[in-house]
Amino acid sequence: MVSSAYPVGVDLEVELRTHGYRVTTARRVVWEVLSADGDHLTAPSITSRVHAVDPSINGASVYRALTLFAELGLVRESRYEDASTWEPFHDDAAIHLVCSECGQVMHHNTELVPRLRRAIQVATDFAPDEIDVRVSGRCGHCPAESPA
Amino acid sequence: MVSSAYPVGVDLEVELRTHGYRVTTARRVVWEVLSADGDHLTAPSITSRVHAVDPSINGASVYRALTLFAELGLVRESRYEDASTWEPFHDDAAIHLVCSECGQVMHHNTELVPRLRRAIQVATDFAPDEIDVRVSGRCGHCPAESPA
DNA sequence: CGGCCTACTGCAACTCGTTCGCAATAGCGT
DNA sequence: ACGCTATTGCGAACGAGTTGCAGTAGGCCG
Repeated sequence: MVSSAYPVGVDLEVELRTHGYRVTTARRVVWEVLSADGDHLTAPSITSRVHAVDPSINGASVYRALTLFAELGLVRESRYEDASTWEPFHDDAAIHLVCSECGQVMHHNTELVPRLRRAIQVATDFAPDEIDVRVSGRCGHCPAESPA
Repeated sequence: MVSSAYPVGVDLEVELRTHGYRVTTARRVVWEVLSADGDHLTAPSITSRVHAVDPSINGASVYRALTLFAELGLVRESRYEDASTWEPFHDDAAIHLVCSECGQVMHHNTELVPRLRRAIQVATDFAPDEIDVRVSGRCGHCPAESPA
């Protein structure tokens, strides 16, 4: 549940080529980092991991790669507390459980999300597109905080 | 539903005094703006509205006021697409409907949120605190977009 | 296999929201 | 009214993200 569930089947090279983009070192390394280190990394942290692999890759290229991947629907950007993070694209029945202790972000699938969508359609004149559910709290691995 | 449902009963002066804070012009004007212009304003737009009332109030003070109000639980900050917005504190059974056309943010109350909370408690070892539901889509006032 | 075209990259300068340190100012208790 | 100090205004600093440009390197075609 905590694991980085990157779409295993997604072949970056194919994805790029079929859309007429070139397969470059920068793009490959950024993708490697995303695949290896998984979910909800901030752009700066992705950049530093990329630098660990190949210091010659510029920060700007990391941003450009992320933006491109997002356009291709390979990743999704989401803004949390004070940082913007990147995660593999997943269908939005998965909700986000964000641990306030360790910062870990988990996914959880629930049938209530599609139901929520239907409820909105019925009860309002709003036409829902994406649904993003974020739950803050404490995950199972973090001990109960000593009360303030 | 779109209206700025500011907690009518909240008296800023009382709130500040009972917590040992001073009642200052800057804080009062920021609060005025929030009360008058309602929901989901960005800090910069709050700042410019504040300036319209009293140009001598510095931007930094607006940020400091907002931060303080947040600590007092009077407002809540939430990060959307690319901006951070401020809204009156409301209980989290209210979900956010964000129109991708006009940017309008509406609230909608649904019984599914508390149910979602219970579902999480039952199905996972995660202890939920706040639940924030954001739905992107098109509101009733915006015509259907011409298809791409 | 080699050369050309141009999509990409690295760089560095820039924007813009937000924060911070400090001296001056203004709440407010007495 | 007086004085203590919380709060402000100011300006500088910061950090994420973006952009223009000249050089580089994918990859197609001969």
